[in-house]
Amino acid sequence: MNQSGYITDKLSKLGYRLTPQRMMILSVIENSDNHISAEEIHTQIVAKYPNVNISTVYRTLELLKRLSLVTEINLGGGQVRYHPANKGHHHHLICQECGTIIDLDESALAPLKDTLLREYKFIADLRHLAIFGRCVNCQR
Amino acid sequence: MNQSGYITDKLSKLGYRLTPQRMMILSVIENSDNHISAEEIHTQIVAKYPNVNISTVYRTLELLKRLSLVTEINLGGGQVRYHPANKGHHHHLICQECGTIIDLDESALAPLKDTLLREYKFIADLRHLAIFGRCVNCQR
DNA sequence: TTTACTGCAAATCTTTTGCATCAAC
DNA sequence: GTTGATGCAAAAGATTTGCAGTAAA
Repeated sequence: MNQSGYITDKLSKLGYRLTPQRMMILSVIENSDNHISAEEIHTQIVAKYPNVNISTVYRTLELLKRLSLVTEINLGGGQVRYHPANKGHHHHLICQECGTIIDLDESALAPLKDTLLREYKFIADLRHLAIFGRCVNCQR
Repeated sequence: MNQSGYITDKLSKLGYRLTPQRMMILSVIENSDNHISAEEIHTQIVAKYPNVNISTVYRTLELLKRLSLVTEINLGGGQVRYHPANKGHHHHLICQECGTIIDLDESALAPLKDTLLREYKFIADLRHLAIFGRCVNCQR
């Protein structure tokens, strides 16, 4: 879970090839604290290995997505972002005015989850909820 | 062309020009039941008036967005979608298994909204929330 | 008359794809 | 040796922008 372990193992066991490019991509994703975009992954890798192509990043992300090893989220801003599926839950408050992203504690959503289960018998998957609105600074 | 919509009035009062293109765009948006994309708006208009350009649609949508007259939502699929901000609130519980969409009463979200305001000073825009999960029938 | 708005074309930006080559297994 | 993975370049799809002409107020 810390190093390029979990996802790498999974890929290997499923018979996918462990190329250097893939391992670098996995390493960047797994060591990233926030959701990260394909471009950001690529930039980090290119700093050390300039000839890794961004299409390889996209292809690897698509593979990981298909295997449910990463989660995809759209936080606005024209880019899709990725996150290891086995890492902790991330909730975000996104300011529609200035783009600030505020991390939201999971406890804030617990009551909602309970309500949905109780009143709608619906098991909500609240792992990557993005709530849009307006932050303190952007309220006139 | 009939121009007695809420958004039209608002634009007019704010001093923006009511061009035929704008009115057609507004008409399509206001008469749409679902969230609609820029391309869909354009397609509908072009059927009658072939020389309306899609960049005009985008520019109008940006204006309406800036004035909080339409809400933007990303439902995946590479396109951003739009919806009149003053139309009824849309909350949905979407089952990831069978695709069932359950309408969610607004009251279920009120406590969350309060919490966000109180603890994060964040004014949440919960008009078009989509919560993914698993419905009654798909729980085993 | 004034200048905000439009159409057009070209530019951007993100993501995907075809294809020949290469390397993990 | 197979064949899946990569690099490259080009394509695709959505959205934005520069500019000159047009029309709403």
